Amino acid sequence: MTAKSMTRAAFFVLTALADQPRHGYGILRETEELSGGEVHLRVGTLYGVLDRLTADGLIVLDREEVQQGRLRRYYRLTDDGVAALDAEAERMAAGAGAARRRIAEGRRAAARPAAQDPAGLEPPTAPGLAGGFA
Amino acid sequence: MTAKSMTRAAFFVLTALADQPRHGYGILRETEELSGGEVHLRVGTLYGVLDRLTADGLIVLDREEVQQGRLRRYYRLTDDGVAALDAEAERMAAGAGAARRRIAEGRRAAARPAAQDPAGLEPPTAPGLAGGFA
DNA sequence: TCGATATATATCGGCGCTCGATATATCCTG
DNA sequence: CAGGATATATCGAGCGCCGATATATATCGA
Repeated sequence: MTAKSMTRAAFFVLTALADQPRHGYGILRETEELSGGEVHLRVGTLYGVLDRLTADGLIVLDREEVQQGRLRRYYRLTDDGVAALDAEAERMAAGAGAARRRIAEGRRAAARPAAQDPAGLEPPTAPGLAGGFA
Repeated sequence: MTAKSMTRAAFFVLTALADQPRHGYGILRETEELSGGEVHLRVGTLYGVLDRLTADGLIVLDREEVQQGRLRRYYRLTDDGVAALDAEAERMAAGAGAARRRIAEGRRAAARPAAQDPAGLEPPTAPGLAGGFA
């Protein structure tokens, strides 16, 4: 829809991998912790995402370790992955900004109908000016 | 996944309606224009989203007009819709910020001369500082 | 005047993605 | 020794988005 924007799950996985390589289960925990429990990636979602991101060249298998009898498969971002995540972050920030500006616009419009706004209730909140989503 | 976050299409529709009531086709054009052509909501997506948002109480039918023989069905945000959009904007801004901070962290780590710290499993967990996604 | 394009609504099948359940295996704690 | 955390992986169900399709009017250029 947005030309080429990733799914939310993919975004969270890339974000979890942005600072250092991690293995699947580690991505799950990191995402949860990082978001204060807000975001909870499901196991059933993770591995499909990992495969897709690998196929798309946004992540690569970094190494495999065996810790205490358990296999750990570490992934890391590729340069394309970093670029994709960065681009997505920009789209999100732009979208959030656009939404907020328009909400403020709507509030101003709703306050307008009556004569003049009684000072003190709704601060002008500054003009939206430029910038759509992008 | 994120407790309760809306789909992208829903977000764009709510954003298009945030400043004033619009009709379906108007939402399509507004979204496209507002984003500089980046976002292109599809007709096949729109009406389903409109129905879902109405069912969820985030938008309501504002009025119906007949302009030059063509029916126009205008929708507007409810208070819940404004709140939901605002909350989503905050999640997006927070997510974008988190992603960017982590990318910067990864760059710093990569630039650091390999002092190699095999350490083991739990990376210092370090500062993290403020803010995850929320 | 005819065809293409824009406006404006709506539906439907296909498909991709997420979820929940399920499976397997090891280690730690009570 | 049972239960939970760690760690991987798969699969069916269901939902949401896309593209195609349908219907109807107005406008503009050939």
